[in-house]
Amino acid sequence: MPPPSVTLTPSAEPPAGDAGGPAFSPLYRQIKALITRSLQGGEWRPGEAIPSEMELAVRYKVSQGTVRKAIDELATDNLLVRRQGKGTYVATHAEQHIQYRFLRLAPDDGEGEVRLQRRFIDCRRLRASAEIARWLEIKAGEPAVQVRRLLLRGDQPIVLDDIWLPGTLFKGLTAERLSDYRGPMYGLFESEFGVRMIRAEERLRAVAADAAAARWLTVPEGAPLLSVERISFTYADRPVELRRGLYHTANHHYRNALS
Amino acid sequence: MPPPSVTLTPSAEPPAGDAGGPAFSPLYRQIKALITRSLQGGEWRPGEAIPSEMELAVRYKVSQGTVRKAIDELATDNLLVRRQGKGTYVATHAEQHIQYRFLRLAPDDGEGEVRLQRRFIDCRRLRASAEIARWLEIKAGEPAVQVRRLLLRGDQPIVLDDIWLPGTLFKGLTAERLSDYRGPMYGLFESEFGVRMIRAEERLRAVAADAAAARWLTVPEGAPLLSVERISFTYADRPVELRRGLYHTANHHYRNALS
DNA sequence: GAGTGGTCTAGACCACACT
DNA sequence: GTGTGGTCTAGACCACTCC
Repeated sequence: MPPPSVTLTPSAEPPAGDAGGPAFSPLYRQIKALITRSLQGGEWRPGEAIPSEMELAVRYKVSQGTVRKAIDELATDNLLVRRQGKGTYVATHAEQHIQYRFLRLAPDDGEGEVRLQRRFIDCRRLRASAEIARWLEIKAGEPAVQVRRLLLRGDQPIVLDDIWLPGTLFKGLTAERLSDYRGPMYGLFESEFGVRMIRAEERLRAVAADAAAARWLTVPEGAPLLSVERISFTYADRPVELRRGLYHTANHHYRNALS
Repeated sequence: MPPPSVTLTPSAEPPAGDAGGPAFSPLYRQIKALITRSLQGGEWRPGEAIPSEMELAVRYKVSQGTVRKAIDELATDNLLVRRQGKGTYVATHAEQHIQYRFLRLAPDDGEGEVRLQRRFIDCRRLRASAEIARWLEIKAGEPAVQVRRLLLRGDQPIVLDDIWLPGTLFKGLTAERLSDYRGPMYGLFESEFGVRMIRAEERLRAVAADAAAARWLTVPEGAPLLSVERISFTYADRPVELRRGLYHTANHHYRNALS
């Protein structure tokens, strides 16, 4: 048979004095990279179906099995969603019945479910401090957006979030658009600003409530709160959100699975 | 070709009035279950190699590809470890250069690394309270073992752990054996008691230090501490450990990846 | 060189969704 | 029925480890 058009090549030229990184990348990883590039470039939009495995196999001149393995990994990474009998779809934060994919909060009773109300406190444009800029990998002094909001269960405030975003990516973001949007905030980011959150890293610690946090969360000053710092990434591991949440964990907890 | 000896059958007889669980399980999942059963039964011990894919294919009378997919999932579940050119090995908590596979603590500076000393405070046998028994799925009043220990970085205490184990599984467990063992505690459980920890669930919250915790962790009473409740499971989702850790998070944090 | 896991292919058939 | 993803097979070759 004819050789595939995508030949097995070193994935990247290792710099001289390289410590021994992977020298080759298998075909299916190169296909994966090509599909990822199309996702990043917007060739297929969130919620849409991508071409069938057979079509992609023809397009990339490889076998269906190789495309399959590439898609397998992308599905594992939560970039694609497979639906048997229908097709493979671009994952989306909207339309997803799981309201908050990244929120690990759960009530102490009940199973996993939380129904939370949002209340936006503030949305302002400012210049990134040195620390914010470092996390977002922008320059200090560049424009940024800060959002402050509460999550409530009934009328009990549970989470106070402070969110920082690069101003250049979120130009038209206002408190009104945040309030008006139905669905998770990451769905808004995706559909209105073309920024798709892929993965995130969180750092948790226990802190004492300061005066402002105590007021918003209606707890005594000094009460223990769970601090959750999150940095979210879009394609190519580019950081696009810094978030600091203070969780009131008297009747809720942060759940995590280890394996 | 001859039909495979493991035929495609309903994975389990759905009870009458079943809500529509999966009716079939593919061949590779049945192979996976067979391999898991051998692991559980001790046919291959932690750290040992299992038979090659070809040998297993012959044994189960399926193709190598089907065995391969079963092993793929078991490797993803961290039950097996593949080593190219050598073989497939039973995962183990001992001999693993990652000292604490389940400990998500990291120093605020530096990258991921923590080098912690252990100090065992107490190891006593008692009868399970109703709550402990509920988590361990044993009967209240049945024998249990409680271990209390500190984790220190240098001479700074960071974590105070209280651990409860079913007494029937951990008969000869003493403070001496805990102190003498080199390597992670789960390695001891595995080699000395034949109990392999497969996965765990954690619940995190912020709490105020009580008098005892404050003393052990050398923090003021009422200081915020990160409470980490863990329930660990062995094969067949059987709970075999309940653990409550109090983390002093002034200079450390609990890290978590979301995707 | 022999043995192991890793990749790639090609083709057959099954399960599922839509029409 | 048609088209999609899901499973299974068989065989070839590659990359790595150890002898």
